[in-house]
Amino acid sequence: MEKTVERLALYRRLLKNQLRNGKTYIYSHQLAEISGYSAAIVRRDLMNIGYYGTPRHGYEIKALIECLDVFFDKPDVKNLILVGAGNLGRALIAYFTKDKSEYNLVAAFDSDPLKVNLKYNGCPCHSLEKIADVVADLKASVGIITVPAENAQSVADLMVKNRIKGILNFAPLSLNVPDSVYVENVDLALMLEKVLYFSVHRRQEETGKK
Amino acid sequence: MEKTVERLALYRRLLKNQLRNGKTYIYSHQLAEISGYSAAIVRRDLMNIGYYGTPRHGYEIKALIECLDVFFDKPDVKNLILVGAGNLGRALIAYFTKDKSEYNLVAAFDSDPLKVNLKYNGCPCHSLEKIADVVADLKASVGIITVPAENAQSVADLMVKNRIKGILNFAPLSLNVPDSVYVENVDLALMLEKVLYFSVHRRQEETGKK
DNA sequence: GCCTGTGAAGCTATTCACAGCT
DNA sequence: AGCTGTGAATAGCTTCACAGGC
Repeated sequence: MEKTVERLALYRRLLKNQLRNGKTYIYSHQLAEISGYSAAIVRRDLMNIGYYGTPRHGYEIKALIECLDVFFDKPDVKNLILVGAGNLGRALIAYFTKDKSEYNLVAAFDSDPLKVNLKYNGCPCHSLEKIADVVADLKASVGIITVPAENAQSVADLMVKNRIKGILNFAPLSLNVPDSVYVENVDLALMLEKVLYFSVHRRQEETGKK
Repeated sequence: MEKTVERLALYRRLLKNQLRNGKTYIYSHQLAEISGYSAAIVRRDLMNIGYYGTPRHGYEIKALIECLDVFFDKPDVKNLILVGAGNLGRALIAYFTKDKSEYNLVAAFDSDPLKVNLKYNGCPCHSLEKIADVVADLKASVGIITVPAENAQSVADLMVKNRIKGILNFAPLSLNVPDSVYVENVDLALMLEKVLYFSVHRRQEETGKK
């Protein structure tokens, strides 16, 4: 189901674009085309969330988006915090607050006193000591970690202690958290290594011992 | 094999740390512990690249690193370029050039004339028109795309035309490139959506209709 | 004819579990 | 006793291929 969730989020974004462009119906093979996946998997994904199209017109875009919104708990608002206002952290603040972003990045934190009390793209930066108060006040439930590896585990511990339920972690190490907290790691160096590797060793070449 | 490659890159990094800390041998369950994977998968991954340990001491760290270096074509140097020196692009330049980075980010490109001819962390920023010359001169083979979605496909086309063989794409769309070019997508908004989702719907809860 | 929904098949990835070594 | 290497089992994901509907 994990992969399915990733794709559904993508479908939703693409469908909103289509709607904006005036389309009202879409076939699985069209959604496949723009998403880069196969038509079969598109159909199965939609089947999994219980949305049904018709052979005549395919899927009704508006209704499907609503269905996806429900799947992603649309009426709920989940507030986000970010810890580590370095280069990457500030870039992410910009990314997640830009124009009509639907994300609620409500606060950033950094240990550097020079950054504290500044605002980045309208997002206030606090001292790390304030995390308990701010998280409780703003009812944040998801955190983004962009601190150096050395500090990441202690930041994660702080987040867990303050009832953060999901973490997007950019620090290059594996965090230790209770099972009830979901962690998604984004290890930029590893992704680059992977590209470097596959830029030479194309996927499943027929030559070679296996 | 794809997942295996990702883990191997991680093992290599972790093993280098261990070596720096004076360790010389490591057991599969120890590498599992620090990497966050299972001992069984660590053993199978190492088996896949043909490195063999001994029941007595486990794996010899130094020799294993060398083996991994060969696997990742160590003697070769692959030069990188980055297109799109916005917030995220500049953060990545900083990330991939910092301290003793083993990556060779040799040039950045941007269409904004104000950025052209600047240097970011020592990395020169060129006008996009120069891409053919610079890529040929510096023999870059992998590119990072951090431009807005609207421009990403044309940047990818340019890269392909200039014999780039691997792309790390941060633009939120699926790029159209020939099969011979490897693309890894990093869609930050989707990763965040995933965390938002799983922060509420924990993975395989026993409740629910299925 | 061209679409959807879906059982069944096919692949890939992971874990189990244990023989064999030291 | 405690480790590795690995066949076999399991789980998870994707594609095939086709019945059924308009």
